[in-house]
Amino acid sequence: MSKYQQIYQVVRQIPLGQVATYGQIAELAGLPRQARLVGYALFRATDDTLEVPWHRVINAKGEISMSPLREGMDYVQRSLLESEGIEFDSNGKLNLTRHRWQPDLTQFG
DNA sequence: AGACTGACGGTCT
DNA sequence: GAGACCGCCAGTC
Repeated sequence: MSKYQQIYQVVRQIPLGQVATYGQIAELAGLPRQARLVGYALFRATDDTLEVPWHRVINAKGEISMSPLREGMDYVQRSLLESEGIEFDSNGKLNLTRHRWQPDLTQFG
């Protein structure tokens, strides 16, 4: 299985109403310190042939990673999270301590 | 085959 | 707090 597949597999397990950071996904996927790969993988996952809740992955600052190359999908991401009950402050950040996914580590290595 | 490119994050200055 | 450095995948041309 490719590294991207490992990443998608972890992202698929993030529950509704919770979020994970790129670094957190990388670590759970067995790719420590390679948060960037998660970003690469998700960039290619948005055209959804896969059932991956890509909107539940945000950066370590608790913000949505913005880019014009996402063609508005970053704003869609915020809407999706809000529709799951997550609130953003005036700086565009959400409360990570409150919403961060805490996975059952026994199912990962 | 090789160059280019894109949702990051920890560490150090 | 902000900016620089660096790790190093996979699709496209």
